[in-house]
Amino acid sequence: MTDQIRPAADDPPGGLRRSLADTLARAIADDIIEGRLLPGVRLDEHELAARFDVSRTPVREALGQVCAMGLAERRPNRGVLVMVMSEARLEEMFVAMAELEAAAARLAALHMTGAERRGLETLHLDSAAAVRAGATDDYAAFNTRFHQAIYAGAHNSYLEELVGLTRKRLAPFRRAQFNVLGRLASSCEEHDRMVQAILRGDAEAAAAETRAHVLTVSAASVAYVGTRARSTARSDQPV
Amino acid sequence: MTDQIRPAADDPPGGLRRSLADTLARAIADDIIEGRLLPGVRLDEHELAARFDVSRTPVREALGQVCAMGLAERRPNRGVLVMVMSEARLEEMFVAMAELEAAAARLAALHMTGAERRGLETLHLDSAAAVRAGATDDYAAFNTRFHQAIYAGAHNSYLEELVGLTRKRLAPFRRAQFNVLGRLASSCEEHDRMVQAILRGDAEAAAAETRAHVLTVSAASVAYVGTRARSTARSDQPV
DNA sequence: TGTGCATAAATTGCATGCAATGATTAATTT
DNA sequence: AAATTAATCATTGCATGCAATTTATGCACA
Repeated sequence: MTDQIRPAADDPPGGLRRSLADTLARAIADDIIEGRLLPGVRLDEHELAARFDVSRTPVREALGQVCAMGLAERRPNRGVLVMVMSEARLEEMFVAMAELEAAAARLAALHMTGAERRGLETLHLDSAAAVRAGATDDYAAFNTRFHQAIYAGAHNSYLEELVGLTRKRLAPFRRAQFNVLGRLASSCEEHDRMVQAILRGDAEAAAAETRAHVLTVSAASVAYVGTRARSTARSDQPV
Repeated sequence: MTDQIRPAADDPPGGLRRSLADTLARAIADDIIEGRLLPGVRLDEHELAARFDVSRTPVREALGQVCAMGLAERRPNRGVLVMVMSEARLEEMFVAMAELEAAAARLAALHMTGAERRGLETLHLDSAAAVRAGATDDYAAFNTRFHQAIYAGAHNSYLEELVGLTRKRLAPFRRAQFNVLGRLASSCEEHDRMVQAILRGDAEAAAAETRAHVLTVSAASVAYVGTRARSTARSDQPV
């Protein structure tokens, strides 16, 4: 079972040669983010090396990168495990996430260009229309674009990186945000208040509305993880 | 010139065996943070391996960690260079830093315990007394403890990590903050307004005062770097 | 039957070596 | 003389192998 990982086919076009270790790191990170590797699972060097048909050296380097991303951790002599987080830690990260997004909204309210403001407004209006039309499947994509528009409007790539990093780290624990019926409409209303505040340049209101919105979304995710934590707890035992 | 790096002497007591690569990473990171390795300098694998009398493998791993910390970067086939940042990038990071510290102050105003509030107050009073007494040398330490007290009061270790990470990344570019005469007294007054806001539980005021304070400090640092950038600019040329 | 020790198996971490890619320099041609 | 090409050199990246620490298992003894 050797998953083709060698970037020989699709490598030349990009111009930048992706290191084998980098490719591995991305693959493993995606597996964790997408939920194919559950928290607590051991990432065995030999197994991964055999699975991708490479030596242990690039695998080690890739695991180092994944750990640096905060998606896994090296236990002294127990190998590297997909990051397991306590409920308290999750709570902290969600609060920090809310503060980061609030800061982005604050800066966006202050620094967005006219074009960016118009873009954000139309994007929000479109998503609201989609919600009213019942196109719930599209809302996840709209939601992502909405928040990214705010990051871009903040004109602060470093803050954007911090938010992105935190989102990645939280991704394994935030599936099924919009499953709860009614959350979708509420989310749209919260977006509306955010947009209004940003458009009128009210930085503090934008921050407050955004913080409240993200914390609300987070609350649902934490509860969801709480119910699932027990079922995946077994993964720690045998693996 | 082989700097003793092998953690044989001071390793056993801690109980946790520090990996050779980890030790190297810390040493290199400290050299960058403390300014012994200037931005733009190349970190040669062979040279470091010879310097610390180890093979290239742990050096590579250490360099990977340093890059993951954002203190250096791997250029495709030009090796790893100590991070060089544009003035625009620095500006962004300082703004983000101000937002992070403001968020910490916000949370501190909301969640600090009585003991923590008293501790912050006495710490600030002591530093103010030191300033009035002319003990300017002690102020840097007081300043560090002051900000750390706020981080602790926020009760959010993840946010604290983000702030710490950002501080480390900015460290190579923020020497000599208190050289400007008069900044010391101003800083103390700004701290005073922060403390007052936190103590009375005014989250928004605490955030605003902290943001203003950090931005003021940052402005001085950016200006300083601006003057120094030209002298080190030569390192960018041959790259 | 339970505990303690010893041995064996496995896993991690470091060293060495080789191959391939990119950069630099020199040489040749126009 | 300048530009282009070729060749050498340096550096990175991956593979293999070994040593050391750790953990698990089995056996002996109390």
